[in-house]
Amino acid sequence: MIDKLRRIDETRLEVPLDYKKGMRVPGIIYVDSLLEKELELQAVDQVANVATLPGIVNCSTAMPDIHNGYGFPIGGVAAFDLKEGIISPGGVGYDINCGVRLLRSNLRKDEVIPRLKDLVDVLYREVPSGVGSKGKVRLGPDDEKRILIKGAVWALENNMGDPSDTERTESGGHIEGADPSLISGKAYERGRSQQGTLGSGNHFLEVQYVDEIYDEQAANALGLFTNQVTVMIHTGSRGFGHQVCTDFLEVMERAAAKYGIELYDRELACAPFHSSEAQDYLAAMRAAANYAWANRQCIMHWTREAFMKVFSSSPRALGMSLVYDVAHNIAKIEEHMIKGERRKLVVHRKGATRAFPPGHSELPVIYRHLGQPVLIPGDMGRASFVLLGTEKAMQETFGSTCHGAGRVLSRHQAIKMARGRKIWRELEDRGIIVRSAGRETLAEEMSDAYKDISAVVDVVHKAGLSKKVARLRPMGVVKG
DNA sequence: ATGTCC
Repeated sequence: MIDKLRRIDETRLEVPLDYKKGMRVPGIIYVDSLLEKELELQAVDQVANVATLPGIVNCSTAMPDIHNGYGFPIGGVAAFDLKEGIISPGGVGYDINCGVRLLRSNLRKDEVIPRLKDLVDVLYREVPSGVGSKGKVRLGPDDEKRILIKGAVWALENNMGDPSDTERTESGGHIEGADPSLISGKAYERGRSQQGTLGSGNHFLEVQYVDEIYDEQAANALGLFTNQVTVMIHTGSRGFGHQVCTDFLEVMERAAAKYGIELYDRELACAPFHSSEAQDYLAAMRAAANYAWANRQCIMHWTREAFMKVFSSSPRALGMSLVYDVAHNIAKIEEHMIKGERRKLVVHRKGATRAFPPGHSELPVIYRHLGQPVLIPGDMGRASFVLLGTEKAMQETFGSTCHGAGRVLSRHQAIKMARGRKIWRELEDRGIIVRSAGRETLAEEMSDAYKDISAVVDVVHKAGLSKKVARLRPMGVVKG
């Protein structure tokens, strides 16, 4: 029960070893007393369940945007030893490499407001969205395989961006070790028509403006200034990644039994890191991650084209360069210091953002002195945030921080609460123009359905897991 | 999140 939790300090709650039988390490949930009230019992239970898995290192961690997920909580971070540990699709999630990218511009808010409706219309037309939406990219079988290996670099080779984009993308926009031969026919089929599509649910493309800066020097280094217009793109690997996850959950359920791993919840299906099943999943997951990076790159390209049309100017003159692109649903092999010893671990981040500190060799040279840019999308009515990674995150959370607001209402509850309201109208009254493909998406995604993003970000800032740089406010939203 | 049940 929740009263078995122990408060460590203002921002941390411990799930003690005796919370549940079988826990190998404790759990740590980053919440203050306010967000603690919104903790779901089931999500806390999931933190404890993850702590029972073989080879887990330090503790089972969750961020302040924690909520129920498949097996592992969303907002969870779990790192496993490569010898004794496991790898689990539930620790990554169905939307492999769901992530966020942020584009800057030279435009000011007051220059865009008179053209905002037009801009949102053009963006809605240029970027396919909605459940099962089909892209305008026509792929042959070989193209799709190239995407799985090259990720965003494939898009550059097809004249949709330049090397400064992939330089500013986590993992350079393509992760090594993807194996297209491990992808099912079903996944290929679903992926063929969906490259370059936004999807639905909480995925979005948003025109925003910078309304508050917390760290002038850092904002300047990232190319951000007050009242500047930015664009945030939040999407993932669409039906392709979903199918990869589905395919491998089946493989992993059999593998867990085969290798004698006791599962406290069958949704924790996993396999020992060095098993062929785990290695195959990793190679397939990487292919899906690359699919997602290509997806965000295509969408960003069309975003630049849309701005070019509406403002009759070149993207270069508009200053539309990529600030950064983060993955928040992925497993990566990384080196971390554990009790004074440098160790290679497989870090699962499921609804958690990497937040590497200044000086880390995996950061692009232009940002190495700053720390990794962290992009946190909020709901469509409130705000989004830019932060930077820290040394404290490296020490406490395997270089990780939160990923978003986190739901407080289920989709069903949200639809019920929105009955009789016009969500688009409520947003328009607040100066936010919204266009959506799905009939019920706006209800599911209204502000009331989410935790307060500012409260979530304040916890990770106060805990030192990342530091606030800027707050972005929505102006125009394209929803799936 | 997801051709929201083959």
